[in-house]
Amino acid sequence: MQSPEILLDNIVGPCQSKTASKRCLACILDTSDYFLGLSLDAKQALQEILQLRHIGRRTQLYREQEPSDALYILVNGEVKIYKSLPNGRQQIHKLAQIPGDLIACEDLFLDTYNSSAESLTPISVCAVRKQDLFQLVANHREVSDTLMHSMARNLNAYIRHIANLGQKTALERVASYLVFLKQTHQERNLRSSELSESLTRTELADMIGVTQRTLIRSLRQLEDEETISLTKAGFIILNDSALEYLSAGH
Amino acid sequence: MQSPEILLDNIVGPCQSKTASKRCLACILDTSDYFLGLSLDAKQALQEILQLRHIGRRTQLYREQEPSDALYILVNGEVKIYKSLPNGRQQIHKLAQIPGDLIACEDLFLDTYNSSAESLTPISVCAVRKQDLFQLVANHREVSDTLMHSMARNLNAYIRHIANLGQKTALERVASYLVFLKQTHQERNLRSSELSESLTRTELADMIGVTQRTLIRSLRQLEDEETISLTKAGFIILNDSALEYLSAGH
DNA sequence: TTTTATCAGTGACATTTTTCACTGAAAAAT
DNA sequence: ATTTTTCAGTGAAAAATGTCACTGATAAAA
Repeated sequence: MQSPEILLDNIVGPCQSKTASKRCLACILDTSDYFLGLSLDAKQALQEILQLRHIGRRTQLYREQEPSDALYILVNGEVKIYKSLPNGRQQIHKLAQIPGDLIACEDLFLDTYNSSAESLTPISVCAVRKQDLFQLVANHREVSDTLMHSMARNLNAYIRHIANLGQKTALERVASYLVFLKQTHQERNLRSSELSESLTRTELADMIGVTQRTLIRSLRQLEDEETISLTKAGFIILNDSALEYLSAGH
Repeated sequence: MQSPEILLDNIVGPCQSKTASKRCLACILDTSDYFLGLSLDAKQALQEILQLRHIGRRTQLYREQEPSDALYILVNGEVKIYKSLPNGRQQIHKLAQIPGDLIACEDLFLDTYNSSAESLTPISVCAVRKQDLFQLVANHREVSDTLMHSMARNLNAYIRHIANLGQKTALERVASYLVFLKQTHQERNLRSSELSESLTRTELADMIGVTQRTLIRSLRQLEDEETISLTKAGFIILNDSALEYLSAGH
């Protein structure tokens, strides 16, 4: 436990409004696990090159093939990152939901974005121009440690996703997604029993690699077995251990 | 193009024997794309903490759940990295085939390995103890840049894998694997038209997320359509553009 | 407020993939 | 050199998943 370092006004608590976001940004750099390793000096330098942006729901941050010029740090809201195939299908490979999540870090060393990113809710993000970041890294080498940590975390998330897609049935994948949702819900310190869902059914299907029809069949089954309950805004987990058991893949 | 820096004897060309591996190691640090960014100083420091090991075929480097104490750099040979599920199935998520490939970098910041690794052929690898590496990074911050680069490359490979597993049919996945095999074949500067295959059919199936039965059906179909030819040791691509078209997913 | 677009969910049927038990060939071990 | 194990490949039936065209309900836009 470290005491927070004061960068701007240091307000504790979740961001509730746009005007609070600037404070919240400082708060993220101070309190997010992701930036714990940085020195005060580096945090201040980082803050100087950040550009805080507020973006409406269902807006593209960037598209596949576009020149890749920036990295984003999520401040709040949710973003899907996905790849499109020639046949028109899309594969969502990442959801950025937790403040501090890096967006587009995999494209840092590429000339063009390899994925597209779209906000699911209104979001606040910090854009960091790649050239600014590279300069920052040159002066504060510790920053690359932070980036590396974040990438390693992402690698593990991807490995889990690959194992889900490759070896699990539709029902098991749905269960795995719900367990993932529960975990990020906890990491965001949300306490309600309802897990809010920002993806449409088709998007959720595109994430777990099934069709919308199959997804709904599986959700239906989980509901019939009283493992979960579908609500207007999301899900409620009724039988946690049944869900965990299913998601493990037995 | 930089001229190679002499670390040990500087022998150009592939490693052919165990005795040549030590030279080849120096050669890898000199010529591999992966280490281009390092200063001579850092390379020498890195070399001091490397432990070159020769390991027979079908040998476990490490297992899931074991304490994660080292990172490996492939010198030559092939390694599969996979996760096991409770139901006994395994998902291969990475093949290390190209000299310089990092093995277990995703577990660098974890206490235990999250995957298992097994050699497919006799291999030479450099083991780097994590604590040695962290000390190296403390003195030579540029090393984390190199690691970060490698992780970013891995992230992109994983994203491709996820898109394959999530959105492609069995036939398209097989085609995608063959295209991948062709690419690494080229990156290894091999010139024969035959792509050698070290995975068993069941393993290949476990990699692309289908059963052995389905894999063989797909291979059969590609052979019947004269897109590829099956050989004792691997594959020959007969119709490159047909394979590319299939693998893209139309 | 009214209109329009989007979205969750469904049934019937087609297709793909898996399951399972098996064969002969090749490779590894003795 | 012989035995044992591993491996590629198969057929038939079952199960899972996908396709398609559709319905109300809900939310967004005018």
